[in-house]
Amino acid sequence: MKSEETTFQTFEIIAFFLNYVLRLEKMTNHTPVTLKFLAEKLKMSVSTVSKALNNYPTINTYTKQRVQEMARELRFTPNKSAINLKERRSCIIGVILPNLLDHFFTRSIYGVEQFATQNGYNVIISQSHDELEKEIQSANMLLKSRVDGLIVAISKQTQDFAHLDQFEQMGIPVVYYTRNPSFNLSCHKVLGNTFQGCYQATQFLIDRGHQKIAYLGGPKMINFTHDRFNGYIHALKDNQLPFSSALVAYTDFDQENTISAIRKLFADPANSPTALVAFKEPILFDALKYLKTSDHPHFDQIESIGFGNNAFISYLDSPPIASVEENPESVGENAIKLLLRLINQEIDMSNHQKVIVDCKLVVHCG
Amino acid sequence: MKSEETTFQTFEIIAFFLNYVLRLEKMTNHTPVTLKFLAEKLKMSVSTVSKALNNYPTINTYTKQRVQEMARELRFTPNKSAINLKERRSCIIGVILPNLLDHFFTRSIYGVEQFATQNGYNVIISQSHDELEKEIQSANMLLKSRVDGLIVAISKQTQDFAHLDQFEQMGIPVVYYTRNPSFNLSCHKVLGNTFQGCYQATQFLIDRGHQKIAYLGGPKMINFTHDRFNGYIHALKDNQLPFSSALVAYTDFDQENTISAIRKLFADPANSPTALVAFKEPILFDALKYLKTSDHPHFDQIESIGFGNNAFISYLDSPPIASVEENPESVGENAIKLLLRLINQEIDMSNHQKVIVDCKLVVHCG
DNA sequence: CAATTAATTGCAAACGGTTTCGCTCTTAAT
DNA sequence: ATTAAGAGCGAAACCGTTTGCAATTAATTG
Repeated sequence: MKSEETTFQTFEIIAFFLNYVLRLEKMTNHTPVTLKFLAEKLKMSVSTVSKALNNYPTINTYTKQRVQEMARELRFTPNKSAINLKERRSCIIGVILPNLLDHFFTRSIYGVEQFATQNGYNVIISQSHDELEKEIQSANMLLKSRVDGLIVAISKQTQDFAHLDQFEQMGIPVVYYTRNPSFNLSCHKVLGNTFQGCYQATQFLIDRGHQKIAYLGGPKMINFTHDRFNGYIHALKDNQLPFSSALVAYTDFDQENTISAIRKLFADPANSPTALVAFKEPILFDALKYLKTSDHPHFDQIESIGFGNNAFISYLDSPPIASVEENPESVGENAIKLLLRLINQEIDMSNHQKVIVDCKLVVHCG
Repeated sequence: MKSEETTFQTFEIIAFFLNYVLRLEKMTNHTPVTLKFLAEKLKMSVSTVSKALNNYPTINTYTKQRVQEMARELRFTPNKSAINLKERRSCIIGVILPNLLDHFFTRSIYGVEQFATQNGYNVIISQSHDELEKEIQSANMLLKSRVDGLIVAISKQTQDFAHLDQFEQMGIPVVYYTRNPSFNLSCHKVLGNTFQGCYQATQFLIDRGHQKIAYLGGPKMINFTHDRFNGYIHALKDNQLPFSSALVAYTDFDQENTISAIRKLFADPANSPTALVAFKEPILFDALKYLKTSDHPHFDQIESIGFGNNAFISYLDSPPIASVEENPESVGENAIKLLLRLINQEIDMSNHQKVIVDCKLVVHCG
């Protein structure tokens, strides 16, 4: 009886000290917890420990238990760099986009992030601020980081693609989204159906009785500026409405340029538009603000629609009558899904894909 | 004479073929360009190639030239995983924040990104969407990626910090910014001077003759809600204005709650506030919108100030009279700078630092 | 009891770099 | 002529993990 007790006590004391040592080792974390470290503790080989943690069938169940317990105890975390080196990949997806202050891109990131992390990838976002120089820097940085794939919305300055072509030359798939190389330069792309969005917006205004609908376009460098214009044109045509170049003007994201575009559109008081379709909501807001202050005679009768469906609209006193919702989350989601299939070689890189995401008209007024 | 020409031609032909072979090798990129590959091409040892590329003084200038030229030719890019493994680091900074749709955080990223990339670090951003569960997931993901440092703005649900303490236990420095563990829980932090910001806002309204100034606070879970309240209180006190609990209400980011908070503040028509200081602009916008639709008798005389200085303010018809600019870029910049110093062991991790970034009152009305 | 088979475990190479150390070969100094 | 110094290069270890194969032991079979 007594000896049993003693044995038990001894056991407890040993357990206590073992725990103590373990805790000390946790605290003085100068020796990182590696497989080798675990192996020495357990008096096993590194390979056994590795296999036990990865649940190899050839490893004894009891051994697995011991190893896994110790790993948990010492908070073992496998070194990603080592695994990446071995597996010849980085588990990183690079994203280059113009600006996170633009809610379209911020929302698109949501879709990207979700599916990336679900599949064990990390996402590095890099903003070009619509400058080619920064875009090149970002691209080079991501190339050095050896991303497994790239998702990119090009800057409005980008015309040469050498910095992005590098990736494909190294076998790294690239998916362009939203903003992409114009014309028929072949690449993988995911686009909003900006034609359909603009067509619907114009149709909506026509249905409300408008005859003179102006189109305020964005930077001509951005490819889909023209698609939107085409949507506008086709809607007019399908409704037998005349097209007038006086009703079309272009601007960029600069307020000054928007104002002069609006001045042009409303230059002829006898023939001024009663409705407006705008490339992007911030531009539309600048336009409406200017129109209001410039005391346009029928300002309150002008109905407008922009792309974006910004949450801020509900705070405006004279809000656009509707918005074109571009479903950025869905665009991002489609981009990452396509990229993952390219990475996994489910699709050949040279077999260029094109995915179109429809827009939806959201009506604001009651 | 003739022999010289022949030699020259021969040389050209060789050069041409060499180029051809090199291009072929570039195209069929099945063998990745590694140091070993370069070494074999150049008939040198791997170590010489490595040293030549890293400009070691012990390597002959001519050798360096040859190596660097070949490296450029074959587009050699050192494998980051291999370097990271050797250097025992990842060159990745993790950032956990509630939401990129909040311009404060988006702008703060700008400061972080800039200094991180300048110092050779990549940034992985992870959104918690103000949910503890997601924050824990993000933290674990970043821990697995073995980030070299962490910058975090906690979710409004976070009260337990085990998932973040892990990092420091593994020797990875953590800097809390903006939102941080309340009370005197010791950690590295970079904060906006939210007390001063709120004090100035209140003082500004007092200077404009307001006597009954309401304070619309944010979620009580967010630590600096109280700092702002104190700024408000102190401004009142310093101007010998009475404090009334009827003039204080709290909400979160939910519109419904904001409306009921506003109802409470303006419940007594005889004693309703003439000015309003709000925790954050989106909340203020909700409040103003409700006040306007609820036909408050002196709506147009109510002057208000919120935190944020949102760019959209210029589009509002009845904008706040001023904004508290929180300088998010500067907050982000200070956070990454502190983190880098911790990573470089210029500051001991146990020597907890606190950095305060002042706010600035921006007046909107003419 | 020897021989075969099955169950575990360990060895060692590989991933792609960096870096220490030592070796060879000049060249200058003694 | 001998030695010392120094320039230039290469061998090898190392970072942490995975994995094919060999080695060991135990169990089963003829």
